[in-house]
This record gives sequence, C-alpha cells and structure tokens, in this order.
Amino acid sequence: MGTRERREREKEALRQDILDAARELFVSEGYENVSMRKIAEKIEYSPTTIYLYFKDKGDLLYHICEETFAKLVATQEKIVRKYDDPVVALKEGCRAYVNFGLKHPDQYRLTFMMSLWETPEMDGHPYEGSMGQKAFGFLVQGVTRCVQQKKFRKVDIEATSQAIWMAIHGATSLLITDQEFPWVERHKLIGHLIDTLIIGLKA
Amino acid sequence: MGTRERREREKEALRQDILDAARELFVSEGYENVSMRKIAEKIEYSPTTIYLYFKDKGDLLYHICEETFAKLVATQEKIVRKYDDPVVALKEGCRAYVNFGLKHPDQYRLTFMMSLWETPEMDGHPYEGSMGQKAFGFLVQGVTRCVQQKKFRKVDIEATSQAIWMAIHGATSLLITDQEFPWVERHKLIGHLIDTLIIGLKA
DNA sequence: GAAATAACTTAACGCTGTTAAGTTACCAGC
DNA sequence: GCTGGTAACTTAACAGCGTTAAGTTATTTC
Repeated sequence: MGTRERREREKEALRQDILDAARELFVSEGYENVSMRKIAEKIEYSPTTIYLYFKDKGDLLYHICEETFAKLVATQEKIVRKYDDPVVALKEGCRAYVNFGLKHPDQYRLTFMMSLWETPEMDGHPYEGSMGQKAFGFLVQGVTRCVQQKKFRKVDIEATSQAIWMAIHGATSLLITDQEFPWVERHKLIGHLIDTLIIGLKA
Repeated sequence: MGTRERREREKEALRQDILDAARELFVSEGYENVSMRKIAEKIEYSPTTIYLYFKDKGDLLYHICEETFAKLVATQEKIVRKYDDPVVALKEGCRAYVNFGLKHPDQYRLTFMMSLWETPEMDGHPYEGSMGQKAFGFLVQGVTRCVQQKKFRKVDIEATSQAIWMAIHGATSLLITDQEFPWVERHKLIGHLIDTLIIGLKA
C-alpha cells in the first residue's frame, strides 16, 4: 500500500518538528519561560497534540537532552582516541566538558543543575544508562589511566573522578548562571582551575 | 500616645511571621512548589497581604537569603579570626562554605544556582554590596594572605579565588542537586577536593 | 457503504503570581 | 463626640500555566 509508511514518516517528521521547536524555544527563552502553548503555536498545532507524542513537558526536555548529550559523549570519545598521554586527554576532556556546557547552557542546566532525576517528572528516565552517566564514565576511565601509568599519585579513583567533576561542573554552572559576575578571562580561568587540580593530583 | 509604636511593632512582627512561614515552606517544599497562597494560608492572612510587605515572591526569597547569608559571613569571620595559618583558614573556610550550602540548600539554590541576579525579578537587589559578595570577599582575602606569606606560589589572586569558588560551588551544588548519585563518603570527598586544590596551589 | 481507527481540536479543571477595587477599623482634628 | 482620612486587610478578578476528557474529522479496512 505504501500509505502506511508515508503516514509513519509524517508522524516521525512531526515528532522531530516538535523537538526542534521546543529546543529552539528552550534555548532562546529558557525552559521555565516556555509553555506548551508556545511550542504548539510555533508548530501551528493545538497544545494537546504534543501530548500525543510526548508524555509531558519534562519528557520533551529529556529527549532534547539525550540528543545533545549524545554529542558530548561523541566529543569525549574523540578526545580519548586523539591523545595518547592520559593526562593531556584528561585535561582536554575537562576543557571540552566545560565548553560543551557553555555551548548548550539550557540542556546543561536541565540535566545537571535541576534535580529532575529524582522527581516524579523524570520517572521512567533513570540516570542509569543515560548519556549523562556515560559521559561521567569517560572521566573515571581517564583518571584510571593516569593512575595506572603513574602520572598521578595513588589516589582514590572514584573520589578523584567525583572531585574533578565537581570542579568542572562548578566552573560550567557558575559561568552559565552568573554571566554578570566580573570573571577573569574565561580560558585563563578554566585553564587555571584544571591545571591546579592536575598539579595537585601529580604531587 | 504609644499606640503608634505598638502598631509598628505589630507590623514588624507580621513581617517576620511572613518571612518565617515562607522560609519554613521553601525549605520543606522547595521554592518552586510554594505558592503565595500557601504562605498566606500558613500565616492565616489573605494572599494579597503579603504584597503589602514584600514586592513579590522573589523579594520574599531575597530577604530570606540575605538573612541566612549574613550567617555565612559571620561564620567566615569567625574562621579568619580563629586560625593564624592562612592555609588552614582557607581550607576551613572552604569546608564551612560547602557545609553551609548543604545546611541551607534552598537559600543556596536561590542565590547561586538560579540566574536571579540578572533577571528583572531581582531589580533593586544588586549583587554589589550583597551578603553573597561579602562572602566571596573572604575568599579573596584568604588567597591574598596565602600568597603574601609565600604559602602559595605566585598565582593570580583573582583567578585563583574564582577557581576555588568554582570548585567548592561545584561540590555544594552537585551534592544538593544529585542526592541520588552514588557519591563517595561526603567528608572524604570534600576533603579530597580541597586538599588537591591547595596542593596544586602550593607547588 | 459501514465500522473502526488514527490524528487532531475544543473545552475545561485546578493551579499559579499578581493587581485593582472594596471593606473595615482605627486615629487625629475640630 | 462626631467626621474625615488613612492604614490594614480582603474579595474578586486577570491572564497565564500543565494537563486531561471528550468530541470531531478524515482516512482506511472490511
């Protein structure tokens, strides 16, 4: 018949249209300031149509996030392959992490700066197996290799990975949130933070 | 007459009642989940009465924050006085900062994890001169003393202060936001992060 | 041609922050 | 001791929100 396939393609296209419209609005207006009605208006459908494709507003955002975080994972994969020296790889991975967050502030805010994972809103979207977790895995792997190759002193790998994550998350989130703060030049600041940490782990 | 004074005392008392009720609700339910109507119900007044004492919901929260951040500043002052060694003072100051955030997660979230300072909501409540800024001043002072007494190598004081803030803010905010994450034991983790930074600055 | 189904919309619920207008109670001046 | 004014508080409403139940329309299947 073929019409069935066409219908399915059309459905998928609308789904993507919704995602695209939502992403665009979330980024330009901020998640909180975007209503389902606004998204609906943009795609020229009624608000309720969105609910035929996504469970709720949180579900919509979750899918946008997973989409974008898949890109972060890809970036990290590239870096691991590119640099032989695990210390350099770790440093570049951190830098890439921060830059990624600054490039996608709204997705970053959603995934790491709101406690959505433990609210009922995110039921059915567990952290386990998510792209966010996968990204953290690269950090653990990086630290492990540094310790194995004795570039770092014998540190607790889990604690160190978490500490590094805390630091680079702090950098990312503060730069996103407090844009008006009189920051020192951005690259210098991020470099200084990462270098200080790495030196502290080598000693 | 004296009645004028009594009236003023009563007004001030109601103002405090509102603040107390709001703080309690914000802490137990979370800022977003508390409506003006709920606060009003708790103090047994109509919702609009609150607007006679506070400009809006953001104003209410701002005052709760300033109140609580005054305590953070007090804590930092005590630490500076208590420890002669500037490195120890800095370390303890950082630890106290994180603990403070964990003790007042909602105030912390509001002041440092939402971009309220640059929204119209916060007009008339500039960062300049706020208690938050004053608290950051202690960090700058601490780093300065470490460099002056040659406990640290010759680092850029502003960049270093900001980097330290980023790290400890990252720790605080992640521990607040991702309570479900399989964190290593809290004190060990915070200690590891701070120690690593300090070592990195000494080298 | 009739029945079923998929795709979408209309209308509504109960909530939100906030404001304009109205009410009540008290106090000062004549 | 009454009157005008003012301070304190409430009622009612607005415009918006996320979401759902019911209804409509168009297409496909038998």
